Amino acid sequence: MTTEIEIKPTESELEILQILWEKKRCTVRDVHEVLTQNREAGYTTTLKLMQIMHEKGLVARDTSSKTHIYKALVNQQRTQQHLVSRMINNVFNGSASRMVMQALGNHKASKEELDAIKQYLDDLSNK
Amino acid sequence: MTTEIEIKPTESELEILQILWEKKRCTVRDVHEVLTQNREAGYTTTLKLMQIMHEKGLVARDTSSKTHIYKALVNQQRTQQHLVSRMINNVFNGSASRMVMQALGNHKASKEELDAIKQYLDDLSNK
DNA sequence: ATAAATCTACGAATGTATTCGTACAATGCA
DNA sequence: TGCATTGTACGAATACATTCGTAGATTTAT
Repeated sequence: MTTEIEIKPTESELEILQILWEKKRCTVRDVHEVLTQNREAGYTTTLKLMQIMHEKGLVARDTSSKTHIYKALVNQQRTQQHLVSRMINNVFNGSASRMVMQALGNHKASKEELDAIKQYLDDLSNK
Repeated sequence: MTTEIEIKPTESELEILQILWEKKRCTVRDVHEVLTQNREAGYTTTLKLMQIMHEKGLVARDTSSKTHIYKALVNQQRTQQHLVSRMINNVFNGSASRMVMQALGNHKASKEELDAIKQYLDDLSNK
């Protein structure tokens, strides 16, 4: 039996995690700059969020120089996995396929994406 | 341009919505009974939640008799759609196909489900 | 008719997310 | 050197979700 870990980043934390997953090592300012491309936010707000994420163990930070360097501690795949599973249960009564169809019906994937998914499905079937 | 509506039920509200989507017309007790099959909750807690949902316009209620009758006001499809889209953006950087693969890789769909999805994909391609 | 059960309304406590102001230290530059 | 800039720490305000106790009305059963 594996140890149960609660992976439950808030929405703001997820925004930041996505940036950290992308860019590996970031200062608060790095993150803040990306964040404010989309929406308004004060610098100390971003700072505070990242400090809280550190308390929670979502990120690690290197404090050896004045400007701290952050990186994600939680695994991208595992986190995504966890969140998708929760949504399947919470919103789709446990039916993965229903969610998949809902996602594809709406979100207009490109032909390449659709082909990739088909390929993936074939691989799954032949295992 | 369509009117922008914020669909953002909380987790508890989603639990209740799922019950209402399933059973159409419910009393608080009906909902409460289903709810407490899984977890602990006081009756007035469920009541309060449903009252708040009413304030928010998530549900309608018939108060003509002492025991009120509730039904969902928000559409199941639309709500699911909205939540899936948000997750794709929040967690998968906007890539629907990534989420789909994550969902299928984990949540072990049955052969029937996989076939249904393939069929669905073919239909999408041929449109 | 009276007591028990069932229901709604309401307020309050608790927990957590989010936002930002202020203080103060370190750094960079004129 | 002295001032502006950039950074962290911290506390506090606000908002919202969640939980439940209590009061009072209505219904049901004895």
